[in-house]
Amino acid sequence: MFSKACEYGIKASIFIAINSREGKRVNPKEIAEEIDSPKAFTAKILQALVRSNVIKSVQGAYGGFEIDKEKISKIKLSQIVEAIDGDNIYSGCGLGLASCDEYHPCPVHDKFKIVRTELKDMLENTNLEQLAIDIKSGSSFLKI
Amino acid sequence: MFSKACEYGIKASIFIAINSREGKRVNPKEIAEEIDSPKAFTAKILQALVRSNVIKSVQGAYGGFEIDKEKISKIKLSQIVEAIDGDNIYSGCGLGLASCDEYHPCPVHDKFKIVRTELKDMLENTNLEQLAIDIKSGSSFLKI
DNA sequence: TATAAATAGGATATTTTTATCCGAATTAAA
DNA sequence: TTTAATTCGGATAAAAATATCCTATTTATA
Ligand code: FES
Ligand code: FES
Repeated sequence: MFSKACEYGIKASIFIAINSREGKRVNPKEIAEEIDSPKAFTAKILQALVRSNVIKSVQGAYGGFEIDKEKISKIKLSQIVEAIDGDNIYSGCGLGLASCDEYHPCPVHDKFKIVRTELKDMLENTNLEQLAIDIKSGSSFLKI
Repeated sequence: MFSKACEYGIKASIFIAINSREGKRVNPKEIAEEIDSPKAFTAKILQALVRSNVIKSVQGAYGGFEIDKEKISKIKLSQIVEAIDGDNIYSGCGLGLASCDEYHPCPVHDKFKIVRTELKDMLENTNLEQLAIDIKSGSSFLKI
C-alpha cells in the first residue's frame, strides 16, 4: 500500500509529535530505534519531511527534529503520504492507466474509486495528535 | 497500490476472458499490445497465472492462453491479486509492523482496517466476467 | 573563539522490481 | 516425419527502491 519510506515517515512523525508535546527534540538515532527502521535511510526521509514542512529541524548542537505544538493536531496523515509517496494513491488509476478518468475508465474504475476515496478520506481525517495520544496511552505501538 | 506485475496480470486476465468467451486463444504478443505492457515481462506473469490456475495455457502451434468459459464468472479479482502480490494488501499492517494484530495494533490500525476490508470485499466481489463485459461494450478500457 | 553535537546532503552500495533475451520443449498441421 | 508456431524457463540487464557512509555545515555552550 505505502512504500517503506512512507511507513517510516508516518511512524517517525508520530514519534516526533509525542516528544514535541513534551517539549523534547529527537534525533535520527532515537527515532530509528523507536520505530525499528534503518537510521540513515530514516534520516533522509526526515529531510524530505522538513522540506515539505511536515516537521521542523534544528541544526547544530542540541538540535534535532520537532513539530510546533500547535501544529500537531493540524498535520494530517495525507500530508505525510503525499510528501513521500506522492498523490498516485489518491488520484491514480488502480490498473495503471495514464490517468483515472471518468470518461475513459479502466475496468475496475467504479468499484476502485470508492475504496480509494475512502482511503483518502481516512488519511485526511486523521491527524498526528490522535495517533500520538494512542501511543502514549499504550493502546497502540510503533514497532514489532 | 498494486505492483506493475499485478496490474498487467489483471488486465491480461480480462483480455483473455474477453477472447475466451468468443472461443479464441491469445498469445503474449497480442496481450501485450492490447494492454500496453512489455511483452516478455507479461509472458512471465502469464506463466505465474497458469501455475496458480487462474488461466490455462496450451503449448505448441495454435496454442495460447485461455480461460474455461464456465470459469470466467468464477474467477475473482482477489485470486489474481493474491497470485501475484500475495496477501499482504489484505492482511498486512498498513504501517509495516510484522503482523496486523488487534492486540498489538499500530497507530492507524482501527481506521486502516476498515479501508483494507473494503478493498478486500471489493476484490472478492468482482469477477472477470463483469469486467470483460464492460470492455466489450466499450464502456471501459484496458489502455491509455 | 574553539569544541562538540547535531542536521544536510552527496556518493555509493544493496536489494527488489521491472524488463529483455534466448534456447528448450511442446504440438498442430502440412 | 518435418516444420512452424507456440509456451516454458533459465540467464541476464536495467531501473527503482531501500540502505549505508562520509564530509560539510550549522550552532549552542564552555
Ligand atoms: S480509470 Fe482506473 S481507477 Fe479510474
Ligand atoms: S496493526 Fe497496523 S493495520 Fe493492523
